[in-house]
Amino acid sequence: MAQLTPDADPPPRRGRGRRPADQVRAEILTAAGDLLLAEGMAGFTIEKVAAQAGASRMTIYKWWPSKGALALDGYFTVVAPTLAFTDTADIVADLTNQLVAFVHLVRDTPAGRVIAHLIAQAQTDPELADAYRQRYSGPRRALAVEAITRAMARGQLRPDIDPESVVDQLWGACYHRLLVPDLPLTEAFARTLVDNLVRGLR
Amino acid sequence: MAQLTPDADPPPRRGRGRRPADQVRAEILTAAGDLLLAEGMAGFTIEKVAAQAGASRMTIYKWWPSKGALALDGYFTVVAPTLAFTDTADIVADLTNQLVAFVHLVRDTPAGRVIAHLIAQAQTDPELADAYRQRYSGPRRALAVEAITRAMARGQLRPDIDPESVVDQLWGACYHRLLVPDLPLTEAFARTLVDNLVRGLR
DNA sequence: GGTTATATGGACACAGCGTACACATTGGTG
DNA sequence: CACCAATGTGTACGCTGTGTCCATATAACC
Repeated sequence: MAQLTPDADPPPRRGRGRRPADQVRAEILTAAGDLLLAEGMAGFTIEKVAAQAGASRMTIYKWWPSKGALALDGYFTVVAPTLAFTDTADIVADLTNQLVAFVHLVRDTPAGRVIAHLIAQAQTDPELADAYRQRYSGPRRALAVEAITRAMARGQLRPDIDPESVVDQLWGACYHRLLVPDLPLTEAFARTLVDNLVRGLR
Repeated sequence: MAQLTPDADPPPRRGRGRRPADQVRAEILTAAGDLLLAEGMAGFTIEKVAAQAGASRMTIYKWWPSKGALALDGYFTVVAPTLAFTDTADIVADLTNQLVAFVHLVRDTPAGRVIAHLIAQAQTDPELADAYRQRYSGPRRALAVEAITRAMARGQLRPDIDPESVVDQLWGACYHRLLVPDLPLTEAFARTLVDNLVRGLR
C-alpha cells in the first residue's frame, strides 16, 4: 500500500511521551489510507486507525474534526490523485480515454469502493461533503470542463452547449452505475456514453 | 404524513401483552416512514422507530433483518411509489416531463434526501442494496427503457441505441447532482440533458 | 536547563446495536 | 369454555464506537 519499508505488523509498542508531530501525522494518514483501501468506509474506525498507526485516539481527535475528514486525507495520501487530462485536440478520443480510464480505476482497484463509500458518508457528513467537492470532484470536473470548452472553441463541438451538463452525462452516468449497480460498469458502456452524446440519438 | 386519523402524539402507553401482529406491523412501518422523511437516514434509529410506534425493539428485530430493510419498507409505505410513465408518442416530451417531475420530487420534497440516504446506506448494506434495486431502481429503469424502446420502434430514435445507457445519462446524471452537489439540480438542467442527448453535441 | 507543546495511556459517560429471558395477552383449537 | 401456541412487551446485558477529560512523559524550542 503506502509502506515503503515492509515494516509489516502493527508498530510493536510505543513509549508514552511526545513524538515528532509530523511523523505521527504521517503514520496516521497512511494507516487511514491503508485501512480505507482494505475495508472501505464500513470498517473505517478511529479506533482501528489509531491502533494500526500505533497512536492514540486523542491525537487523531486533536487534528481531524471528523471521521470523514480523516478518511479523505488518508485516501489522498495513499492514492496520489492522478489528475491528468490528456489533451490531444481530438475531444472524442480524449473523453473516451479519460472515461475508460475512470471505469477501470473504479472497477479494477479498491478505489471504486472507497469512492462510493466516501460519497455515501458525505450524505450525512457536511464537512466531508464540502471537502470532497473542493478537493476531489470539483477539480476533476474542472479539467473535463476545460477540455470540452477548448473543443468548443476549436469548433469540434457546438458552441452553445453547457459543458457542465456533459460532464454529468458522462462521469455522472458512471457514478450512477457505481452507486446503484443495476447494470455493470463496463468499458463498452463508457464508449457508448460518448457515442450517444456526440452523435445524438436521432 | 401517513396518518389518516390525526391521532397526533406518540401512542400514550401500551400494555404488556401481545397485540395484533398486523396492527403493530402497520404502526411500525408508518413510524419508520415518518421518521425517515423527518430526519433522513442520519437520525433513523431502531430505537426511535420503536418509540414512535409505541412498540418494542424486539418486535422490530423479529420482522426486519436490517435497519436498511426497515427503512425501505417504511419509505414505500409513506410515499406510495408513483410509478407512472406518461406515453404520449412524443418521446422527447415524455422524457422531459418525466425527468422534470423527478427533479422536482428530489428538490422540493423530503424524498430527495431520503433517496440519497438510502443509496448511501446501500453502499454498506448488501441486503438494502438488493432490495433497493429490485423494488425501486429496477422497476423505474424498466419503465423508461420501455418508453425509449417504443420510440425506437416508432422510428423517433435511432434503432441501434442502447436504451439502458440513455437512462443512465438522464436519470443517472440527476442522481449524480443529487449525491455530489457540485452544481444545483434544476429544471433547466433536466431539459438540457434531454436536449444534449437528442440533438447530439456536434 | 527550563519551559512549552504535544503524544500517550487510561478512564468516563453516552448512544446504538443485537440478544436473551420472563411475563402478559391474544388467537385459535378442541 | 379451557387450554396452548404464537407473539408483543419490559428489562437487562454485553459489545462496539464516539467524544471528552486527566495526569504523565517526553520532544522541541529558547
